[in-house]
Amino acid sequence: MFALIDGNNFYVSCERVFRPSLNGLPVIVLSNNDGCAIARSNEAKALGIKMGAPWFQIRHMEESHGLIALSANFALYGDISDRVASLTAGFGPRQEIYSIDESFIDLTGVRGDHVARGRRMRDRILDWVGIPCGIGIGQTKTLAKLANHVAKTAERKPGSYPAKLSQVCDFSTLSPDELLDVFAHTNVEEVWGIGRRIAVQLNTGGVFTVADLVKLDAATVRRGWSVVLERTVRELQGVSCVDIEDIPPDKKEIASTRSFGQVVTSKADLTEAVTDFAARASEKLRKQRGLAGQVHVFIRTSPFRKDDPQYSRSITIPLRRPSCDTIKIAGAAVLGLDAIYKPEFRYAKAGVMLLDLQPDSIVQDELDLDDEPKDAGRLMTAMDVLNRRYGKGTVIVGSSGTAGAKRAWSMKQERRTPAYTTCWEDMPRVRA
DNA sequence: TCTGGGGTCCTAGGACCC
DNA sequence: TCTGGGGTCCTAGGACCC
Repeated sequence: MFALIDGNNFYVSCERVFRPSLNGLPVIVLSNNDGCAIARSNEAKALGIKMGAPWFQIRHMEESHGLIALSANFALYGDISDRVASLTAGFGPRQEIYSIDESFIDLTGVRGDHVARGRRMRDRILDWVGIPCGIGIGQTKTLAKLANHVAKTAERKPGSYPAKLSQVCDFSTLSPDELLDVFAHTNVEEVWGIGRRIAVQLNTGGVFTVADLVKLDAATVRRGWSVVLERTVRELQGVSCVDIEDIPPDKKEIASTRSFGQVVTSKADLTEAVTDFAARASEKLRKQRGLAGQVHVFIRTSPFRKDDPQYSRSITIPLRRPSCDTIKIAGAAVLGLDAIYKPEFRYAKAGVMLLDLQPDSIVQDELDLDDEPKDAGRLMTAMDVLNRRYGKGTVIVGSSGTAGAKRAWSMKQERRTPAYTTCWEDMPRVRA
C-alpha cells in the first residue's frame, strides 16, 4: 500500500504562508523571467487560467479580475518543501521525495485506519507549516497518485466525487463497484504517465475514462503502445510494478539552462552566461560527488518570435579526463560556444549540460603528462564553502561577468517576495 | 515587447562486431 | 532472379513527469 502526499497549488500556498492576505484571491506564480504561470490558486483556476499560460496574455486580468502574479521564489519553496517532507516522513517506514511538493510513502506494515491517520497528518502539516495537502492512498503508486487527484478534485469541486473522498482518499476503502464508478468519472489523461499525446491515441481507440483503460489487456497495450503504458495499466489493475525509491539515485545528467531577460546578440554576453551556467552545473555536480566526462552547450533564438531568423545549435565537448572543476568545465563550455556562435542572430536562451557522469570515487588514474595543479580540488572546495557561508556569488569565475556590472542576460523577476526563511535580512519582523 | 527549467526512460535505427 | 545471422553499443528523438 502506498500514499502520495502533495501540497495544493504548492507555490501559491508557500506565498500565502507569509502573506495570508492572499487567501481567497486569484494568485499565480510565474516562471523565471516572469514568463508564464506555473502555479495557480483555486481562484485563479476558476478564472480559467491554464497551466503555462504566458503572462503577457493574461496580464489584463490584473485590472479586470484582481489577479495577483508573483515571481517564482524558489529559495522559499525549497525550504518549505523540506519542512513538509520532514513531517510526511512520519507517515510510514519509507519515503520517496518525488518532487518539490510530493512524497510517496510506503505504508507496508502500517496498521490502523489510514484515512484517520491521513487526516491527522494533513492537519499537522497545515498547523505546523501552513501548507494544505491532499493525500491519496492505493495499492500501487499509480493508484495512490490517482487517489490523490480524486482527493484534491473532490475538495475543489464539490459533487465531482463522493464527499468522503475529499482531502484524503483511500481507494482501498471503496467497494469494487464504488471504485469503478470513480474510474468512470475520471479521464485517462489524469493518470500518472499518460500525457497529451497518448491520451489522444487512447481516445481515438475509444478509451476515454480510467474505467475503459483498466479493462484493457496488458499484452494488447504493450503491442499497441509500449511497455511504459503496459506498466501503467497493470498498476491501475492493482499489480505494483514501481517501487518506492527511498534513496535518491545520483543524477545521470546535470543541466543549467536559462532564457534571457532580454535578447542577447554579443559573444561577450553569451560567454558570461555560459560561464555562469557551467559554474552552477559544476557546483551541483560536486554536491553529488560526481565527475563529468562531457560538457554540452547550446544556444538558440526564440521559437516564438516567428519573424526572427531561427538558429539553434549545440555541441558536446569531451573533457580530457572526467572533472568537476568549474574552471575546466567552463573552459570547455566556452570552447563549445566559440564553435557554434554566429553573430547575426538574436539569442533567447542558452544552457550547459554535464553528461557522462560518474562518482568521483572511481577515477581512472593516469600518467600525469600535463602539469596541472594538484590542489585544484581544494580550490573548488574553498569556493563552495565561501559561497555557502557568505552567500551565492561571493566567489565566481571572472568570465561570468563582474557581479557589480549589470548583466545583459540576467533574468527578469519583478515581483519576487522576500526569502523569508532562508535569508537573515528577509526574515519577517513581528512588532509587539 | 512579452512564452520556464530540470530531469528520466524507451525506442528505432545506424554502426560495428564476429 | 537469388548476397547470413545474431548480437551489442550508441545516439537522437519522442514522450512523460513536476
